[in-house]
Amino acid sequence: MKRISRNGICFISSFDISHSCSAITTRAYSSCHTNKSVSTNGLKINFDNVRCLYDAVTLFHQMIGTQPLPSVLCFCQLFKTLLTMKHYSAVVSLFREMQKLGIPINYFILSILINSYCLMHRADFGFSVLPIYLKNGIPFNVVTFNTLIRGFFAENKVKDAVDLFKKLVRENICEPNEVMYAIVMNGLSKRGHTQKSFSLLRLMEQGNTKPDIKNYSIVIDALCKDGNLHAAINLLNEMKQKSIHPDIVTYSSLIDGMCRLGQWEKVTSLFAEMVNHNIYPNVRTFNIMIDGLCKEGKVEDAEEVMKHMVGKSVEPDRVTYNAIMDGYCLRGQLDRARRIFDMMIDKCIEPNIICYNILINGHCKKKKLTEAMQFFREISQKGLNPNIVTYNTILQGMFEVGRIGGAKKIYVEMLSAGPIPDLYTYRTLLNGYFKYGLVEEAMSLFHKLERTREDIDIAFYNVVINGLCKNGKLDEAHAIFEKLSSIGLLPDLRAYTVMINGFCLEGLLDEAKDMLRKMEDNNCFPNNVTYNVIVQGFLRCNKINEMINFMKEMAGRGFSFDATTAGFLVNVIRENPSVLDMIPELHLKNKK
DNA sequence: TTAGGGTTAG
Repeated sequence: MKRISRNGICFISSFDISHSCSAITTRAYSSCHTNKSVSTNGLKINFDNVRCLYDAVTLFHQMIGTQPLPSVLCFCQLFKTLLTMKHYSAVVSLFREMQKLGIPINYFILSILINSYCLMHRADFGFSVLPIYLKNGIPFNVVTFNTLIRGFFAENKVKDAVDLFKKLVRENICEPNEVMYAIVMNGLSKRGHTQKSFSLLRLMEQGNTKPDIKNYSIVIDALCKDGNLHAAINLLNEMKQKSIHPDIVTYSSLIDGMCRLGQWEKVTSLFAEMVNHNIYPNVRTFNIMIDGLCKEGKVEDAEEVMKHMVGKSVEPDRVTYNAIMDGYCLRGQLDRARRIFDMMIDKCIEPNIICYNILINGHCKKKKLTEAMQFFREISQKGLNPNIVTYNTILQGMFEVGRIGGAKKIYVEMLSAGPIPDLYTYRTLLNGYFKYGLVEEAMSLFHKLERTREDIDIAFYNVVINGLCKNGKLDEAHAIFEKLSSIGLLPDLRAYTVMINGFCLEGLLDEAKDMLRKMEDNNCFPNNVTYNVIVQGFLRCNKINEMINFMKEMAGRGFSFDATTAGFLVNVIRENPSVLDMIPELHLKNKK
């Protein structure tokens, strides 16, 4: 959070952006824009011929060498071309050259400059473009701020994004349009703040800028992702009443929500409704269904859907094949997955990094590290780069089979040449170190990260607390647990469960029970895992009566023993068969 | 001309 403040908020508050935003008047465009080609002072420019960075830079130099200079619109077209080609740093350097030479610029070029910085994940640099507007007397445009807000979200600087939005509204710097609302709502929704996004929609309904189909669809999608299908359908009906008709995207979000809940009948009826309104599913709609089926293990059904879409002249794409491959991997059918892989290549669809990650993960889960590593090496041979997910998957796989040395080697390789480690990486490393008793290594990494990273979340601390508990360092674990609230993190269900398990492992059952009550007092309610952890604690200490009492409490809350607890119970019964008589329900089952 | 919604991997 500290870093966010440095780059964003302080900057926002220290810089006066009250230079108000004005509407851009439409003007006649020169041939430079409309035909993508222009002839100026003997220099014939055709932007369609600009195919690579070299072409663009060469053209730029030709342009600045022409007297008089080509119009600013030609420079706009060139910058747009660079942006489309994703040459963001080139946009920055050519802009600097223009500034040095005193070539006139306009709002469009500045927008592209800001967007380039944002797409390079440097929204702070994008922000520092604002004074250039002032210096050149160019009024701010709503697009300027929309781009910046989106940039902050892209870097997960939610507070900066929202603060900027609020400042614009509060100080009347810029009247937010539907797009601005959509950017803020989407940014919030994608980061778990569905309710805030929903509130903004309600705010729009009461204000001047009425929500459009995109604003509604964003909230509907967020509700569906949260599993709140009921609220999503209510909102769908609301928008229909306002004559805002759902489109393919709205329907696809709803279908996704239904698939996630396994409500296949509803999927079928919504599908029919869509087609009834002459809205036909596209490849993304089919992919959503295919993915939903695969995640439920219904890969054969997914393949049927794929055949169906082909019959409807909708061609499966890379996402389709990847989803089906993952479906087979999840079921451990690696051969099938590799078939699908070959089929994809036969169809001239080049595998991407996600495809390799799916295969690597599938093989790692089956402990087939040799094959996983073959795919890993194939990535670079295919001219692709392993990403953070690739490395994390391999790391996890290495630790899973106990190849600590291999895991460390991969980590070093990643640090020297690969992507920047994320919290997943560190969680995997710490889990691995703790699993193999390398407590000192784990703690030294933990302390280093605590000092250097500002994005450490509760899940990260849970790994450390769990690791310490499992390695007999209950006091250290408990100290960290107690420290959580002082660093602004609330213990979640997992944190409590991990701590309860720590107490149980040491036979401190009273402390475990106290913690259980404490979590409920804090409105964090135990789940099946929490109860099973406690029952295992009782069984470990042969506290059968207490275990039976707890069992009743569990049953009352609709929870039951998991496989691990059942295993424990069988062992206890083996050693002391009389226990069986104390558990009538179980006795009946075991009579078989 | 620049900014907004739905699909695949840890």
